[in-house]
Amino acid sequence: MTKNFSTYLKENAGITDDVIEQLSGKLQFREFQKGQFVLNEGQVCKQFFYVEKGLLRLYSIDCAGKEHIIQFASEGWFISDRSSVYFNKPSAFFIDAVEDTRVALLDEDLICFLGEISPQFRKYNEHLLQNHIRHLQNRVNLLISATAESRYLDFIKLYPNLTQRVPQWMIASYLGITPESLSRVRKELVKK
Amino acid sequence: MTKNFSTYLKENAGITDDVIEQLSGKLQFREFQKGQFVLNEGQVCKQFFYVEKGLLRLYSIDCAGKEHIIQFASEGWFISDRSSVYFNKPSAFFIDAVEDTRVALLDEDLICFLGEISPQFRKYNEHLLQNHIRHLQNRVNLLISATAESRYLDFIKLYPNLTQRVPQWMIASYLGITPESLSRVRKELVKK
DNA sequence: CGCGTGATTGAAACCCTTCAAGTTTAGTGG
DNA sequence: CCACTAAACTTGAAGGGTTTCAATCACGCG
Repeated sequence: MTKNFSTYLKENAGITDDVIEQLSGKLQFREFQKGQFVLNEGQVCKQFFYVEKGLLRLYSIDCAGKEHIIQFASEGWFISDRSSVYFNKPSAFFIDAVEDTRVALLDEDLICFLGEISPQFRKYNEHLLQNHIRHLQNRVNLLISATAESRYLDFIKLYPNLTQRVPQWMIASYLGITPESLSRVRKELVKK
Repeated sequence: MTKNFSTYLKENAGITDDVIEQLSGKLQFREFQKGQFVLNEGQVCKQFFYVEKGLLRLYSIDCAGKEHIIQFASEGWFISDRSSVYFNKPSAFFIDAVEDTRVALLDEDLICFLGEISPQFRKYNEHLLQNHIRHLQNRVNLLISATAESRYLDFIKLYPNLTQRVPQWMIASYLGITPESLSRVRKELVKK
């Protein structure tokens, strides 16, 4: 349930020990309690957050006051509002803690620095970007082509662990339906 | 209605003349007639396509045989299945020509080459990636939070020129609704 | 002119939402 | 350990928005 950032970089991005060494002094960590805000709408997002332990969510709130979840991030995942960071614009989204969470903070300076001293990191960063696009494009495709039921089946297949940890109404919010609808979708599924 | 690739690179990406010079020999062009396929499902996509003239679309076909449009690209836009290119995997999508179209072809070798000889190009490529993510994330947000009507209003605001050139049933497909529904949405809008 | 494609309209069916009520669950304090 | 409370989940009924299917209309092109 805990994934240390340094070992994550070693195992997944092939980052060498001497780079980890140089990183260790510059890396900052923070803890967020359940419900605490990590990013507020209107704020310019300055960092990426690597989740070592816990669970964060990125979401918007519409004019009727309803939340719509764009992304979850549990252990071993990054979360941020990329557009806000890259274009230095106020974010239209919120990030808060679904559980008590510990994150590693990565600001642009640090990412640039790592990119300069480590080609592996540069490559891995590119990999994360491409993966992000693949994921978003697939999600758009499902939202315009698939029923609520098949989107839900896709979700529990992709994120079996999240299905256990995230309250059902948040999954509904991620799928773009109401909690009541998801409850009925699930009821239909157990029938089969 | 025509945007030459070289002048585009100069004006938008700040690419210098000597880079354009080196590029000119390696650049390839192709023309597609209206309805002709640029990429077929199951095929590994090897290139990016810069549209100099005309209009392309990226779309999926579901199990019921219905098309769902992920992206349009008219003059001055790039289109491709990034995931297929980057991960070297068969594409789940189609690309075809909505109008007679002329494109510049960019394969990975060429992009690498340009990145090596031009920091401006590298920067611009990064810019395109980040923009792609911003756009997709915004689209996901609209699909899970907004009504068909407001998604349509967003579309005609973002792409006023496409609204004229693209048949209405394709806009419906992009919005994730049926042509009949879009017709009724538009009927309601003129009332107001 | 006749044909095919795209757009519109109507009626019925369907899915999803809304609102309201009731049930279950988890957490807290006595 | 039980009682209480709040939050989450379920269920029902009514309503709204979308889809489906079919028919009609409008337009451009051979």
